[in-house]
Amino acid sequence: MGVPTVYDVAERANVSIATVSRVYRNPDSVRAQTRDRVLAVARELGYVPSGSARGLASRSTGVLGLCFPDHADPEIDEQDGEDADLTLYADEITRGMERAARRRGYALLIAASLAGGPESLVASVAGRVDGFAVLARTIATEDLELMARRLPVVMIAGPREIDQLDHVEVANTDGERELVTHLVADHGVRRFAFVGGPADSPDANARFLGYRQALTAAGLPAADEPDSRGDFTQAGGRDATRRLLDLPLPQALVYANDQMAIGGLDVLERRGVRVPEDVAVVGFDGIQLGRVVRPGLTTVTQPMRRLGQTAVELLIERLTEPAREPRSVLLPVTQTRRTSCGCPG
Amino acid sequence: MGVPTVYDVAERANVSIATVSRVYRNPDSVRAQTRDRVLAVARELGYVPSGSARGLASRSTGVLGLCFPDHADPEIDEQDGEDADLTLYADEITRGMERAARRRGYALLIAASLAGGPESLVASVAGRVDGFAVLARTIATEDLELMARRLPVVMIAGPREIDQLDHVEVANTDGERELVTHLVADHGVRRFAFVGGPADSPDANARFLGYRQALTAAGLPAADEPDSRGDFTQAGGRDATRRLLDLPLPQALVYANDQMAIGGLDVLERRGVRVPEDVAVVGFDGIQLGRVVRPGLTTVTQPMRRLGQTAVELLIERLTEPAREPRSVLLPVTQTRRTSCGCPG
DNA sequence: GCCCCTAATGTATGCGCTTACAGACAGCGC
DNA sequence: GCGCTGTCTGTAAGCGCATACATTAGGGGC
Repeated sequence: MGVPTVYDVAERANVSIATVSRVYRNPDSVRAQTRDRVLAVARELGYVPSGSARGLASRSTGVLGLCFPDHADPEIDEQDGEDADLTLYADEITRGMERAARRRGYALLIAASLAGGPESLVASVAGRVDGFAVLARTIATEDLELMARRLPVVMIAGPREIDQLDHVEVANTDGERELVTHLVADHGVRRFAFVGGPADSPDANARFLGYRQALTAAGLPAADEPDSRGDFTQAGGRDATRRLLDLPLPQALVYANDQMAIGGLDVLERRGVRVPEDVAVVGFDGIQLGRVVRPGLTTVTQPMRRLGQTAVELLIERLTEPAREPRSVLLPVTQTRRTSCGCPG
Repeated sequence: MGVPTVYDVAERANVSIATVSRVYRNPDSVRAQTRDRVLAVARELGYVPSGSARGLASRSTGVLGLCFPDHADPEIDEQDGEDADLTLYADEITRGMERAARRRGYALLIAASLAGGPESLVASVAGRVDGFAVLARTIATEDLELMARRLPVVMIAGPREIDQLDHVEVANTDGERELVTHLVADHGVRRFAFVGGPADSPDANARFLGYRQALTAAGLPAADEPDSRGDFTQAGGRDATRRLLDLPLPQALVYANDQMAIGGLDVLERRGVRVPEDVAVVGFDGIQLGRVVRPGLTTVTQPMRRLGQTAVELLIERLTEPAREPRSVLLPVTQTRRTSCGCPG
């Protein structure tokens, strides 16, 4: 005999398969004595209900999904090591979702996609879950719209490309504006440079927008484009910083994320530029490294786990009430002031 | 009409459901013209094959599972922040598994368990996947044995509790022995203190064993118990270090993991104890922080992602060849020498 | 022009479960 | 003693797909 099924358990316990099913689905509807007998047999046989059969019969899987981009080619047995910031970010969102999902009785299916082949990704996830969350720019918008007709989909981060979709993001623009305003108001900074992210990163662009708003509000000139760009990695931050050092030194370097800022700190130290005496440095994200690095990195801390948690809440809301109006949630960020901006320790 | 099924697509494309099924399962067996017609209709309807139905009919889900302990209570909306080392560790394993699984065409289902309720965990995962990996001490051994009769199970880290199970671990003992031998041979250290992990952590104990082996081999006295213990967190490392500072300072502090070592560095700096001049410090794990912290942390780098990757390989091997002898894989670790042990930058 | 073989598609069954509905049985009021 | 109620259990009908087997169409050899 292969894997035991309800039939095996039922036969052995002298009940019908319906009773076995009820023992798992609705224990109170079965007499205690019967229930115990069934459970004893199940245990003896090593019976576990088949998720597929359950899903098919009940039309719900009890699983939520998460799709995010993963630029690392899984063909390469890369050694553990330095990664783009996105990795950490995705891990935190995953953790937030997992915990929230578990609390609601759901499991979490994760699927990263290569830049190239999103086609199969959608299918492989969408067919297996009751709803899923997608990190911005993982799946083509039109595919998302298609899927959203079929099951709940929530978009995490990025702009709300599709109005009909539920959506969570953090207050990138507000956070950056407030941070830059702090530099202007409290440290008297007037000459800035901004190190942006990839041109197509909505997060990076939203932060740059906040930067410009702060400058404009302070009556300072604000460039239309970042003064330099990086790819969100420390290496990218180093390169971007070297390029900037060929120009006159501004009073503050504003990086679109922490990893690049940390790469920048490294270059500045090597070049003998003192932070924050010669130039203030700020990042964005609030990663752990920023706390440990010297000088401590002033940044905007975004609630990554809460992003995942909120995504689960939105999914479950929609599962409960499919016709509900799509919601877009904006999560607040917090300012984390350390020494790199000129604040005391 | 609700969610579209094969029947809807078949009718609309004027084919039988078998043909629709074949378009997805085995595209080459369908004439190109027919296939395109089916795919066009599927796209138009937003059809995605039901994972449950597929799983039921084909008796396999295309999903692998990962269970790990998560001591954080998901009821608490904790803010993102400092966490036990285990969090990072589990994230890395998850990522390694995800990539390896994706490459093989599998998705990854993750399920963390509370310390308390593992009963439902097993069922909720085991019923939904083709095989799964478990971090040591997540699930009671007897439950594991039960599950292993039903589907492939591989145990990650920890001792190999059950001989019949496939198993992956890193060379904790060897790595620690080599690290400590380096301190003895190359830095002339003779007086040590060891900061252990939780008494029931197999990893921490294996490392302590390596430490003792190195001392014994060098003809030095080796205590039966760690000189202090922590809970693998930075805070735990700080506390353990403060306790040790009440005693005569040894020449080297060996921490059971990096997080505690980093906490220790912090305390030592505050107390004015110079590293490595007054005392050498070494950790274990090879986390990113150790590279950034000052002085750079000498440690043993363990291949966390490869742990997950190997788990997938073992699962798939067993899926392919169910009768294969159980295997236990020991992954090598590498020495990472930075300044905290006395080595040059 | 007939037969056979292959490629393409259709038919029909079952995967293991959930659940609406039906049946059995005990306890109750009258 | 009758019917009525409520509790517990059984019967049976799918859920959406994969796949063995049957069927059909077309092509080549003779």
